[in-house]
Amino acid sequence: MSKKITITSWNINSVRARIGIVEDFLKQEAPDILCLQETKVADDLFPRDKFEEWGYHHMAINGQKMHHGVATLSKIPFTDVEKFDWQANGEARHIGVTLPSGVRLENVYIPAGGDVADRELNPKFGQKLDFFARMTEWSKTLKSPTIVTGDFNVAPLPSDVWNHKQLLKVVSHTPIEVETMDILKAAGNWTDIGRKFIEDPERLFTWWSYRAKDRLASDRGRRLDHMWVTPELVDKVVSHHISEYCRDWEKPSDHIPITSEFNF
DNA sequence: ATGGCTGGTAGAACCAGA
Repeated sequence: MSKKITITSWNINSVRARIGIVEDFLKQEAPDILCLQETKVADDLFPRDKFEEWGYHHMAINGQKMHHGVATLSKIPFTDVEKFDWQANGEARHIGVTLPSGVRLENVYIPAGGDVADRELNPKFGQKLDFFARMTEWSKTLKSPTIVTGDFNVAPLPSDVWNHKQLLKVVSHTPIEVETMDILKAAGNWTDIGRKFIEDPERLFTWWSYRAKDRLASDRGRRLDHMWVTPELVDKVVSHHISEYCRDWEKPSDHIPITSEFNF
């Protein structure tokens, strides 16, 4: 018997500051599983009681004070919680679980990489590339059908940014980042669900800067958030959508939720 | 005019995000 499951990924930019809009989103779309990034909270201060109240009884949390942090909140039980340190510096950027169907769900927050696209001048850029390289090695060892989702901090296609030419030197869309992410994609034979359903070159953004005065007037967006699956799962994804309306709520995250529906 | 804002933490003319 097959079972429908919806999974959302959302870089929330502080789960505590946005607990109200998290509730609004969950009430509106009610995904079975919510993968958050940039929770910005130590595990003992995570608002577990709220998710408990909303029916997300199963929580896998990997946070730290101030920065980063990921959490997977689920109505469905899971097992085998793992935390990978693909950054190799202890930062909380990954949490993975195994769903009842045996599918692995990996929730990741890939580093932004700083301002300068040069690892000599900017160590954070090197850390970002090295993070991808470690994920690439991991991709070669997968034993189960796997979903990897989260804030990848790279907009790979020209149609994933508001202006390809202008962003070629801007971290998130530089050729070296796109090439590095393509190597990861090939290593796991990953399928990009976003672009399976909303095909290139259609406009598809998941992030807009807070600094734009009028988000939609300038529409300077980028597609930084992704959901990828291994080959066994490609035909099990029945739909995918983004929730752009969330970017226009009061005190929004700068990222919007992305959601896929699976038929396991 | 892609940093113009935002959050966390400190108690900064900070730091980090992307």
